[in-house]
Amino acid sequence: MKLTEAKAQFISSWGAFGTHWGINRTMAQIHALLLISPDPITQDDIMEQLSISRGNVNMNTRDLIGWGLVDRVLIPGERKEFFSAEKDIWKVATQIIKERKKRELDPMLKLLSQLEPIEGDKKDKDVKQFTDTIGGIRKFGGQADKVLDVMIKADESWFLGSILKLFK
Amino acid sequence: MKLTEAKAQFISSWGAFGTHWGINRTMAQIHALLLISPDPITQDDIMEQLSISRGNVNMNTRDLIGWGLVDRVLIPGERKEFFSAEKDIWKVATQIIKERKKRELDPMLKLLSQLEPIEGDKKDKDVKQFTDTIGGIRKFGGQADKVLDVMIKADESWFLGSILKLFK
DNA sequence: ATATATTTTCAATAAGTTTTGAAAATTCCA
DNA sequence: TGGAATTTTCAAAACTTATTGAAAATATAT
Repeated sequence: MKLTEAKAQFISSWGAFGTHWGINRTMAQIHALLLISPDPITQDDIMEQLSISRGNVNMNTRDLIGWGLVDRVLIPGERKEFFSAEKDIWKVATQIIKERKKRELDPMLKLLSQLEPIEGDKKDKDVKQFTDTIGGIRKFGGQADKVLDVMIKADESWFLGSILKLFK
Repeated sequence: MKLTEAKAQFISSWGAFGTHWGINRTMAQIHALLLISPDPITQDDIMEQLSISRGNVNMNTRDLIGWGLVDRVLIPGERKEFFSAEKDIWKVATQIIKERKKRELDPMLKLLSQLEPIEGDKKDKDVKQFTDTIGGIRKFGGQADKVLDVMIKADESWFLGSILKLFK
């Protein structure tokens, strides 16, 4: 397969993949482009390679920076700003996990803790099912929270090594 | 807090939560309603409690059944169909993981394997960065794939117990 | 200071997705 | 078999989200 074709396919499917993971299509495509670019590239490069507007590039690069996946790079002697992505996939994954945990899991657990103390007869089956469900989700979420925290801090070889050993 | 209010909040935020996880708002709300309903309920119950149309309920319950999260239940003597959700959160989570792995991770890894053999000079930095990136993602994805497979088969107490022991 | 390059913003618009509701299909009973 | 109850389908409408592009803001060079 030719490099040009393979690049186009990778960008397009990384974009589609991203939509399933709370990241919008264009943002994921820009990320894909940066992942396969050996050197930092400019807004104009991104506009041209993905055929999208300047405003769109600007907003999505800003979001990617907010997710901690992309950095602005200043190149001496150059007027324009350049962008570059973290290339280590383990770091990319832990960064995404960290952000999603903060944005989604933590607020959900906080909300559930407010919903658990319900007025009413503990023998009533509606009350019982509600508190059982909320309790079950909280317990599960709390455990997931712990596992993710350690994963975020752990280094790749130690973490995956340990996990995989469990399954031998 | 009153049960009615707590139910409404849970349904609404489970719905919002779902949108971050590739499940649409209404589908997640129906799921939430079923999770807190001690007994199976009908299309009409769902329509009424969530104020949504019959068609909407029909399509989304069908999707939930497709995800393996909800079952049709036949109640002897009743003309209508009833729906009921799996209540064990560990089973819910492993079912979701199983489906998403099948729908997203597996196809992505398959695609990447097609993109790796690139024509051209291995010393060219564009070629090198591309193959390094694809290779890195494949390796990581392959490990994730193994871990998820075991998780899907494992039972809760064994799996989380083992993981948590690692972190003591 | 002024001109020029570059980035940012955001209202308007386009594209995509979800929901409705009524008609068609199906199921069940007498 | 006919008819009532129930479920399913799907085109049109409503809603949501993403994108554009031009004007405003900012940064840099002379």
